Amino acid sequence: MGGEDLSKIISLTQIKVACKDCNLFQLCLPVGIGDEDLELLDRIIRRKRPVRRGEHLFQVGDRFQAIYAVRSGSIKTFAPTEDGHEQVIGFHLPGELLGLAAITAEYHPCAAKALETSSVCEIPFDELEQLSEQVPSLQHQLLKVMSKEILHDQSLLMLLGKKSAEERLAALLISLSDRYRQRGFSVSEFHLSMSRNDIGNYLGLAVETVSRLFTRFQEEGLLTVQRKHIRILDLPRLRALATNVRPAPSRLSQA
Amino acid sequence: MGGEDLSKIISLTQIKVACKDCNLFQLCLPVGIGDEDLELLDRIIRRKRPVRRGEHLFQVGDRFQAIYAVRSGSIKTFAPTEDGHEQVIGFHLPGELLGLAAITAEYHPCAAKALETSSVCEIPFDELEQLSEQVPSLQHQLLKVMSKEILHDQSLLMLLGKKSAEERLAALLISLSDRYRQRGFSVSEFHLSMSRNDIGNYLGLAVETVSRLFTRFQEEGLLTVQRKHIRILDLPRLRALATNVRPAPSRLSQA
DNA sequence: CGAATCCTTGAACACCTTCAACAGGGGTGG
DNA sequence: CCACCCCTGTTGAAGGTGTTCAAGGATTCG
Repeated sequence: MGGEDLSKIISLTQIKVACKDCNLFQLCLPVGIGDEDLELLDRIIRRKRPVRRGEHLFQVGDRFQAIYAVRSGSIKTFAPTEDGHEQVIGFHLPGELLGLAAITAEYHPCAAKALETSSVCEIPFDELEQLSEQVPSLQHQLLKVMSKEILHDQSLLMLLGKKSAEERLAALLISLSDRYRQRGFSVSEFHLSMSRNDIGNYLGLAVETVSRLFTRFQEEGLLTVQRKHIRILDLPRLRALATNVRPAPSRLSQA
Repeated sequence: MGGEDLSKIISLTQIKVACKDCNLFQLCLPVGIGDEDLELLDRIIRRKRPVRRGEHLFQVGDRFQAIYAVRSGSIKTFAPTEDGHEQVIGFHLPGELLGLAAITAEYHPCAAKALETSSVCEIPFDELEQLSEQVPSLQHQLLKVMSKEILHDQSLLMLLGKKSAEERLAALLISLSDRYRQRGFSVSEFHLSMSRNDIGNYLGLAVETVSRLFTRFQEEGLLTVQRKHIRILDLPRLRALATNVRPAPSRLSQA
């Protein structure tokens, strides 16, 4: 079944995302930063050695010193709950940032863990801040990135607050697909680096429910799934599932 | 039943919060901004006339030009869902900011509506940004405020993803209580300016469930509630309800 | 005072969870 | 190289929590 694309898909984990395809580069790109300023930004970024599956980028309570950009692989962020369990906050794909929530707190309120072998850029925050004083457009873009994070969280709020299990899983798959598209990867075929457990945790569902949904989606011809390999067959219908809210909860709420 | 406090509580909606008690003032306070810089900040802030219950501060799609700080009253922010309903994003009390999510988008992704007669400060964003170029500590504080917003949203995610109806309502009441405490108001007795509908919408619950929970909390001696007037009788137990996660979802998830 | 709206209460139902057992891979060691 | 085991994922059945539907009660405002 379409094994020809497999090499491209599998190699995704090895591909290094160039800075120009990275969200972080949007810190300068749209406002037309000069090469010298770009050079300055590039200079403060540290490129860490790859982290292996299961390794932590930072732990809860670690002192906040830097934000991170994913170059390859994938990272999950999660926070401990009062009873010793965890809540998955997000999955971070190549070109995306992590650690933004810590800026206010001086220490990290959540932990970050590699879902597979990954590489990241570490951007020391105080240096970034100093640099942004010299480069106003950088400061503006920093705010933009934070604002985008707020937007993302709020759309997730809507997901968890209003949507059914079916809609939640569909929404996650669509989100992954869209984000892969932005990075130039396949929209319809990709690797789920996170476990069913992580997915259920993230979506506020039991693992069993996630499993059953994958089975149902497959029966309905929406996708095929083999372990962690996903192939979306009917993207429009999946998207409709993800965006549509339930049949209609009685009457109109006050506008 | 302790009616002596009522005048103080009811007058809450009329009290004007001085700038020094306002979150926005934290944009300068912690880093010790000089009086002249504070003067500059104060100069760009526009104090709008009071908005009445039901009036909008801004609508979805309005061009983003300013962020707002609540001086008195309360504001709800909400976004439309695909089917014409709405999702309440947050309730904003005196001293809190709104409109931060719009920075990335150029237009407002959500609307803001007064829950009661309220007054707000309008802070033109481009002027704020320009000012923050001159005042680095202001820039830092702006990032902090955004980061705090992310933290808040993420704790809400946990609420909607993992907690039972009971825990959600308890968490909202505790959140309100804590925020009132920070502003110097009563922790145990306050006015719910939002409708049950808004509460249910915000917490991802049916109105009926919210109503039943209030009744149950009352039966259990946690609080008394009369229409919109709340009096918390057992704050520690309510807090325990809010922070504790369910009995224990089977086994430990992977740390 | 009447009407509209908001809130409450009750009963049936639906969805998702929980409990339980099994299957399938991937790694390790024989 | 195969056997075994552990972990992850799947499937089934029972149960609970919250929703939906329906109706009645309270409050506010014209």
